[in-house]
Amino acid sequence: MERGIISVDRWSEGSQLYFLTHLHADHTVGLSPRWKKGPVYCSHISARLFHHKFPGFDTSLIRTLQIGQWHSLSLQTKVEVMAIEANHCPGAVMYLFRGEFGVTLYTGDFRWEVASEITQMGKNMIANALKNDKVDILYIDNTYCNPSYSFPSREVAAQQVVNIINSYPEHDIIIGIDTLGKEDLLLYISKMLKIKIWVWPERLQTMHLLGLHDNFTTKTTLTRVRAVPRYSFSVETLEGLNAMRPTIGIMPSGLPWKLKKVGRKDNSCSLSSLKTETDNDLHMNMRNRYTNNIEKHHQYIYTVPYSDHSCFSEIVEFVKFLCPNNIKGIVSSSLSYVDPCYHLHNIYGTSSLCQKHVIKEEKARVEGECKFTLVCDSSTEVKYKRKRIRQSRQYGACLRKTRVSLLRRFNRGAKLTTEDCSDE
DNA sequence: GCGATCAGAT
DNA sequence: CACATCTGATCGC
Repeated sequence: MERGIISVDRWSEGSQLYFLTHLHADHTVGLSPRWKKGPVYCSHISARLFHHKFPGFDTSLIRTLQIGQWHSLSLQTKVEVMAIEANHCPGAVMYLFRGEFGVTLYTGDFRWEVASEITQMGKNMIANALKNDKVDILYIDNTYCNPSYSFPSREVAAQQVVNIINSYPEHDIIIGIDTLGKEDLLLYISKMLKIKIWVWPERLQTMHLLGLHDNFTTKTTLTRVRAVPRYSFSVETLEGLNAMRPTIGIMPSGLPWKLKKVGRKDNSCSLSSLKTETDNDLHMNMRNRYTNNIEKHHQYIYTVPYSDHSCFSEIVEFVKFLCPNNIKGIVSSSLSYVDPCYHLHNIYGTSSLCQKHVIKEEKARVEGECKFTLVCDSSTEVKYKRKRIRQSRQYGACLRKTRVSLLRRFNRGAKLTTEDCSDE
């Protein structure tokens, strides 16, 4: 009854089959080179990148899925799965499951750019796959499921980046990226400016695995544009670089890039004003940000709303398209988390679905922990998490941070169980 | 000493 | 606000 059958982006507990949406680190916590709990399903591209991320991984456990095709899974009960392009990062897919339990769609992280060809293809695939069926449970990437998040297509944002670079013809440029993703942005820059982009050696290997051989280099002398790990992208970095050469930093992200207080004695720039902003100020910044699209946060730093997650209006479009019976968010990491349906009530009007979720949301606010039940059904883990939360509560001001990091780790991913399938 | 897990940072 | 990632501390073996 409680036994896990299918896990998506969830690796810590027992299951019969495991599915990976994409290879970003927060979706692979618990996966390791010595993995042997069971077969791992993923896209061809993820499979190609697998050994780079997990050297020595037992290849016989990897099962690749053709995108847009139903695959039968060998389980006691008949279950089929289809992978659909998620338009998030290379190899990222959504999973559509069909079985006795009905139809479940797990988006993983996804971008639903309505005008893009990939999205249109995905839409057709889903429509053809569903025929007259309806999605019973939609697990959705609700990272930006709030009306205040609105950004342009990545094509538009990429042009904004190029414009910034062109406006600094004599400057070096650094762009913050992750270990995977934003390749299209870099390619666009490379083609428009007819220059190579510097990346760090590991990242060049990834580029090669993705079949990108001509636009990237690890030789600094060849280019003034460098893509650097996002975590190394900071005010200090930029100030340090500017001590040597004029350099501009560009952060492509759906999130406003926020300055952190500098833990040193110098307060030469107005960092503190941003640090102490209230919620109202924050919303003001958000409005400004999205009317102007580009924001200069600092003497040397721009953020451009180039996002690999769907913005609110795209989430709305997606939900309207599917009209699922039930929606669950896969990201429940912040204190401001609300069930996706809370902001989607206009689609459903006063339907019972909406009511149910508003109640859930209310309960969540009261109990503080209701959201665990969205994706977690292992009672031991719930207890464990509650214990941790209780401990962290005692630290008052530390609570926010502690909860955020704890919740982040636990609340990505889902497990389908017979229990999950039969009720709700 | 090693891997897994966690806290805290960017 | 919370993206994805890394470093360093701690725990169990």
